[in-house]
Amino acid sequence: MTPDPRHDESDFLANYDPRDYDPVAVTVDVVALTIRDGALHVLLVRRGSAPYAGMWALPGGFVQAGGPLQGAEAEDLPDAAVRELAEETGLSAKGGALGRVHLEQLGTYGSPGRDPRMRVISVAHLAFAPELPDPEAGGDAADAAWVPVEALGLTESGGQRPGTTRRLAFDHARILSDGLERARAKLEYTPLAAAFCGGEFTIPELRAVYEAVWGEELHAGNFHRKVLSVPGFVESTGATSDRGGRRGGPRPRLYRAGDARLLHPALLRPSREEEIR
Amino acid sequence: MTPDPRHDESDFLANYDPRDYDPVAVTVDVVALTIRDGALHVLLVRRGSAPYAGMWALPGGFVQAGGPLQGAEAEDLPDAAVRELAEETGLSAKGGALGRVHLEQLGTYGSPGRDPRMRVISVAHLAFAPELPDPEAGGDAADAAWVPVEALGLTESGGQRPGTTRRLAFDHARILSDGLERARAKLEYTPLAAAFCGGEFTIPELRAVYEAVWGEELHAGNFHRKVLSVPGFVESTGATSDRGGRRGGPRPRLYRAGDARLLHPALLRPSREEEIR
DNA sequence: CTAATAGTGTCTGTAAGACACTATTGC
DNA sequence: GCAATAGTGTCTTACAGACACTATTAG
Repeated sequence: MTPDPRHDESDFLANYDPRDYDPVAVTVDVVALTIRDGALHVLLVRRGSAPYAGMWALPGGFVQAGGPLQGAEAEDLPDAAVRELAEETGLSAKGGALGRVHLEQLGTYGSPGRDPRMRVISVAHLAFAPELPDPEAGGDAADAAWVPVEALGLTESGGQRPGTTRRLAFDHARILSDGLERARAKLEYTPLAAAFCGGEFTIPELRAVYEAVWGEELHAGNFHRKVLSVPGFVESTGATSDRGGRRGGPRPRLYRAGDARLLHPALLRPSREEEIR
Repeated sequence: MTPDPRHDESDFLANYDPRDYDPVAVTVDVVALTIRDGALHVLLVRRGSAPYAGMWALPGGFVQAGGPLQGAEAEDLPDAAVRELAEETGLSAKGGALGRVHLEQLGTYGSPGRDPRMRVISVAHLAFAPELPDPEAGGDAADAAWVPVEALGLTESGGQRPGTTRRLAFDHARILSDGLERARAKLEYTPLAAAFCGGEFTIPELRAVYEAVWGEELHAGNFHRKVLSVPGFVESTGATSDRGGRRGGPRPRLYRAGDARLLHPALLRPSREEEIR
C-alpha cells in the first residue's frame, strides 16, 4: 500500500496539457426501434453535411465532455443518447414522448477509420419505443423518419445488399445489425416486448411485437398460454379491448407489464437451429 | 439525396482545431478471469501513481488515438485491451500465454467524475483465460496478481463490503461486478466455459469451471449427461486422463471444445428464482 | 352469413432434476 | 479396505409444440 511518489494528482493536473495528446472524439448513436403497421421500424436521420451528406444514419452526436472551452455541463452517456434523440427528431424528452422508451447500452465502436474526419469512438445505445409520432428533422439532420428495417437490405455480415436505396453512413449498418440481434435475443429472456406496446396491451398485440422483431409467425394459442404461464410477465387489468381482431374475433383482454425482470422459463425463438454453429 | 452545401469534408478538416473542444480521454480496462485452485480469480494491478495510488485496479490504459502528436499507430479497441494486458502483466500477447484467451467487449463506463483528473470514457472488456502464470508488474503498475474474486467482498450494487482489505479504484468494483454477471450468464448459453480450460479437458474439470463461476455445486451425473447431449459442446479425443479424481475414482475421458457457438438447449443455473423479480 | 380470431383443452416428445447403482481409482 | 469419483440407468415432473375445438367478432 505504498503509493509510488513519482506522481500525485495535483502533479498530473499541473503538467497535463490536452494539446500534448492526439484528440479523440466520443459520440453516442441510438438504434431506436418501434413497431408500425406490424413491421419493425428504426429511426433514421438523413445527413445534412459531410461526411456522408445525403445518406441515412442513426441519430447521434458528440457527448458534451464538460469543461471550460464549450461551457456545457458534462453529461452521462444515457443522457446524451436521450438528448440526441430529442434534438434530431423533435420528440420531447423526459415526460414527453421519449419518457416511456427503454434505453440500454448496445456496444462501443471505435475502429480507426470508421469516421474519415478523426478518431471517433461511438457508444451505441438501443431503444425500444411504443408507437411515436413522425419525427421532425432538427440539428444537423436534413430529414428524419421511421424506416422499415426490412427496406434497408441488411446482411448478416453487417452490410447492405446492393441496390438498396437508403444507404447507411459510417458503420451504422453494422451497429444496426448488432442492435437487431440484441433486440431479438432480449425478447427471449426479458419482458421488454411490452416496452414496444403502450401501458395497456392485449396478448395478440404482444404477439405481433414478437412476430415483427423475430420475423416469424408464432402459434397464437401456444403463445397466449405461454405468456400467461410465465410469472410476472403480464398482469391483467380486468378490462377488455373495445374491438376484436382486425378481421373479426372476440375482444381480447387487456394486460399491463408485470414485475418480472427476467422471463423464466424463457420464450425461445422457434428456428434457431441454424445459428447454433 | 441533395447534400447540404454548407459543409463538406475538407471544409470541416480545415476549420477543425482540437483546441476548440474540451478533451475526452478513452481508455480500455480488462476484466480477465481464470480458475485457480477451483476458485474464480481476476487479474488486478496495484496502482503506482495517483489517483488511487496503492489501490487495486483492473489492468487498462489509454487507447492510442493515432495522429501526429504521439506518433503511435491508431489501434482498435480489442488490440488496445490485449496490449494493456500484456504491458501490465508481463504476459506475452499473440502466440504466447495471451494467445488463447477469449476476449469480448463488456460495456462502456463514462459517468462524469469517474476519474478525478478529466473526462474519461472507459471501454471495458471481458477475458476468459485458462490457467496462466503469475503476472509481473509492468508499466504504471506497482504490483500485479491473480486475486480470488471472493476476497474482494463485492456487493450486488457494485460496491465492496466494508472491511475488505483490497479496495478497488475508480468504478472498477462496478465494472467487475458487471463482468462477473456477464460471465455467469455466458456460461449458460455459450460453450465459453471451455475457454477456461486448456486445449483438452475432462468433464469434471469443465464442471469445476461452472461451479467456480456460478458459486454453486452441480450434480455430477446430470451435468455429465447434459454436456454430452448438447450438440457441438465438446468432442471426444478418445484419450483418457492419466489420473483419477483428486481423492480417487476412475480416470475421466478427455474432450476438446466442439464447434457449437451457442448451447441448445442452454445449461441453466439451478437457482435463479431470486433474480427474476 | 362467413371468415377470422381469442382463448382453452389435450396429447406427445423432449429435457431437467432426483435418485440409484456400478466400476474404478487414490490414499 | 475405505471413501470418493466417473459414468450410466431410470423415474418423475415440467414444458414446448401440434392439433382440435368453442365462442365471439368484423365485414
